[in-house]
Amino acid sequence: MSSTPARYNFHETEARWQKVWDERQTFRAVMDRAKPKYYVLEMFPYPSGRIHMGHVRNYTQGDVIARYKRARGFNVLHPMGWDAFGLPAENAAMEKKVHPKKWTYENIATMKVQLKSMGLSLDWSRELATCDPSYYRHQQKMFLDFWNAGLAYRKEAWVNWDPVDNTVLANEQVIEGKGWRTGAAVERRKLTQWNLKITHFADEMLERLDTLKRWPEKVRLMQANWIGKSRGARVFWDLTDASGAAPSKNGRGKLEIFTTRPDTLYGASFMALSPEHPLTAELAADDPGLQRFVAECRKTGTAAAEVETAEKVGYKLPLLARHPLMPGKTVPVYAANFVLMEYGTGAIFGCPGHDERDHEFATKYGLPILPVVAPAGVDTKAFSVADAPFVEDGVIINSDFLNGLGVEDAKARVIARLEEMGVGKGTTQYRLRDWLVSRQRYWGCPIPAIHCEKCGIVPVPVKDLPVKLPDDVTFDRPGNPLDRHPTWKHVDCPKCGGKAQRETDTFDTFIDSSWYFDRFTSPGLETAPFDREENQYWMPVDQYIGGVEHAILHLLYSRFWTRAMREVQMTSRDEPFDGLFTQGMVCHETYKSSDGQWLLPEEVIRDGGKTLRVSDRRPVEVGRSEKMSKSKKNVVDPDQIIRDYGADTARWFMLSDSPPERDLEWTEAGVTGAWRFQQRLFRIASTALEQVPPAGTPKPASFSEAAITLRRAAHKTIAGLSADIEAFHFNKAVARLYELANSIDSVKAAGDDSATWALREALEIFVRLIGPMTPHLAEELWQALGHRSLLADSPWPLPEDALLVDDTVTVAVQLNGKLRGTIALPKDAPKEAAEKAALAHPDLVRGLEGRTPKRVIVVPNRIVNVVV
RNA sequence: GCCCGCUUGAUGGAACUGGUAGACAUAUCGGACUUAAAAUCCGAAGGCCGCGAGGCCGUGCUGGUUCGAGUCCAGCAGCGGGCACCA
Repeated sequence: MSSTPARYNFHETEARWQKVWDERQTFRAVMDRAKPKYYVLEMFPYPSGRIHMGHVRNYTQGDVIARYKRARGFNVLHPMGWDAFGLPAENAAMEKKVHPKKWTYENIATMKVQLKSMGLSLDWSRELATCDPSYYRHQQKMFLDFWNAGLAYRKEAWVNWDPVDNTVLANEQVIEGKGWRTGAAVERRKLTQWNLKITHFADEMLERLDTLKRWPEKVRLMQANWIGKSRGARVFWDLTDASGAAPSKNGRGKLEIFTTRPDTLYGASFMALSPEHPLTAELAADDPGLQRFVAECRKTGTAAAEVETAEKVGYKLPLLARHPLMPGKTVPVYAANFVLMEYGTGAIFGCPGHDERDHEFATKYGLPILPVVAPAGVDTKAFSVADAPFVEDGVIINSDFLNGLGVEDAKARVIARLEEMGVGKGTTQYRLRDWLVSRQRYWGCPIPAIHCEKCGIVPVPVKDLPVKLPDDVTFDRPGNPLDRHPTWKHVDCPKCGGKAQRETDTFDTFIDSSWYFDRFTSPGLETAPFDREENQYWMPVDQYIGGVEHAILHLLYSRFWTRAMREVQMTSRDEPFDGLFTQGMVCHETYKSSDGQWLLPEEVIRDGGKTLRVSDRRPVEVGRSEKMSKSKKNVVDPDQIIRDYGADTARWFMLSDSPPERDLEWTEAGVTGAWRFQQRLFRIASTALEQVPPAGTPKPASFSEAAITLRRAAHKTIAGLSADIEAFHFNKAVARLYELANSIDSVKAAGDDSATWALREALEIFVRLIGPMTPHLAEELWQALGHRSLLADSPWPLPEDALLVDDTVTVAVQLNGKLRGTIALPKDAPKEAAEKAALAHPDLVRGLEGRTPKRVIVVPNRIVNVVV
């Protein structure tokens, strides 16, 4: 009768094994000092509603590593949680009239079911949500500790303000100068806000980047640029008012500037203050023209396009600055729109000869342009910088004691002189700014502080933690519901007992994600964020995996938080993540109907060479492949894929073809290809199982040629695949498995006992090797092979060294570097033998046309190159 | 503007420290099975020339180093990413 093997029923199989792993708590992690630990972590998701393909890719990669390391004998920690605070929950509250808490927890429930359907080897007993008071109470406590240690402070600063939502926005929430949610032009506002002193660790965080050997070079570079270290000098200039009178009242006497080019001080022709500089503000008090100028500057957005096109404008102040190195010389002082208050001292000296911006400004206001650096070898008298500034290295001119020096030498000399004279000093300046963490938002962790009219700002006593978010809030109006809550913010001052008010701002949600990996080491612990011993055992994270979009924000903040914890003696660790891998995005073609509507992939059908809309059969415009996004509708739902093809297929496809750090193009053809392979594997295994000897059959004394060939293939695959997984070359690992499957499928073992034994061996190896990638199918076949233990609990196979090398090798024969043919030689054949065999190759002889070889190069086991 | 990365068949991509370019997969084409289709199995395939044996060309472009270059060096182009009035 029909011997057609049964089809692999992934629905039933996947559910069954997930249940077994769950019931046996296979992936539960327990501290065990006898075993080496391995902490695998993927960036935890924001519970937006449903998982997307980016999650599937991320968690599949992490799961391969986790399952592989487990099989290699490591005690693996692989936890999952929820980055549960954030704006979308409040938006949902406003739009759908659902409470943020309800919305968030419902999303978590949905997404947890989805993640479970992927068959991930997660320890769910450690699950956490950052919006849970049992989590954020520790965060509040740590904040108080940091505050005590001087790492948290309140500061008045210029911030981005969304006038419609009435909240501060982070820089990354300002797109093209507009609030990302409201589209309203962002204003600059001066507000007193909470900051964390990340700049305290700027230098250390920069230096330690070099030691993060298992981080992508790209990410380290981005962080280095973000921290932005520059060497330079601070220079103090005496100010006089226009009458030339002596330095005046109110600290107007001195102006401190920062420059990276102190070597060009002799080329100074003006000074420029930020419109937000305190001195500007002071002078504006009785100068309506200056007030108008400052207000005008504030209106200009910070978006790149605006900044580029914005003209440089200045407002001349009634001040002169005395050159610190040139007695008697004074230069005019301006307020100028291109000077940033946040960098350096908020004031600069202008050297139009050697700076693009200064040049533009000086040209506009008719200020002198004096060259002080000339290109080497140019006639200095004829050298001019009228049209464009000269910004490269050269020789110093017109600069007294600096003349003739190179730029770097001149910098050192002038700094030494400034320091001698007490009018300046060499300094290091960082681009990095302190982390502004206040948000005028409800769905976040409350900042544990109290404002008292008498005592000022007072920390919430530790015994009163956590400061819980109230549930009874309304979202009928924009703004922060905490601020207008009838009772929540009214409290007694913990110091004087008088009437006081709670801080109604909440923390930036990036704080929540700055230490969750530490919390995973001690879930549920009430008395502290984590148990020291457990934490010391499990941390640091050995392998962290996530999107490159967090290269700066989350990864920088986490490095800071770890150092802040070290500062308050909670740990002795410097770095949280030993290894980092940044995976690429999942992309899909985009589709647009003839009337300009974006279409979902399932609304589109291919018919011959044409792409048509399913509903009306009208042609569809196919756009380039982009990151899957709801707005362009080029999304595929993981649930649907898992339902139609199974989790193993989805996982397999995610790992195939594209290197994991690169973008992956999601295609229907790719998925069906992956699906067909699962079916084929099941068929190959089922057929092979009919002819293999039972488990435990003794190894034959000798092997046939076919058996040896198969054994070699299997054992080489073990070695190669292990290396591929360690190196995150999953696409290559997949290719190797295809090759082994082809070898198994094509072997003729019938009637050859050594070959059937080798077939069982190869099959066992194969099933063990696909375990990390397609765990359900692997577990199913493992049982079919007659095992009673779980594959998930079985060790990784070890290759037999003797089978990793061939005894004959194919050596290429070249004539003048061009391939003429190949010869088969015993491995490690002597050079003379190789040369002799090559020279006898008919194609080479014909190519020689009777010429005598000038030289013969023999690369053992690889190539013989004959040169004439 | 500054910094970084990438560029290999129709397509995704392989190629260890310079040593047989195109593994593996997808799509395509041909064949088998089938009444037919799907599924499956077998086979072909970088380009050009040739009936054929075979030859020539070929890893974005132009040069260089080398017995030998996808790989190293110099210059250029295209694509992508990060930062950006940071003094």
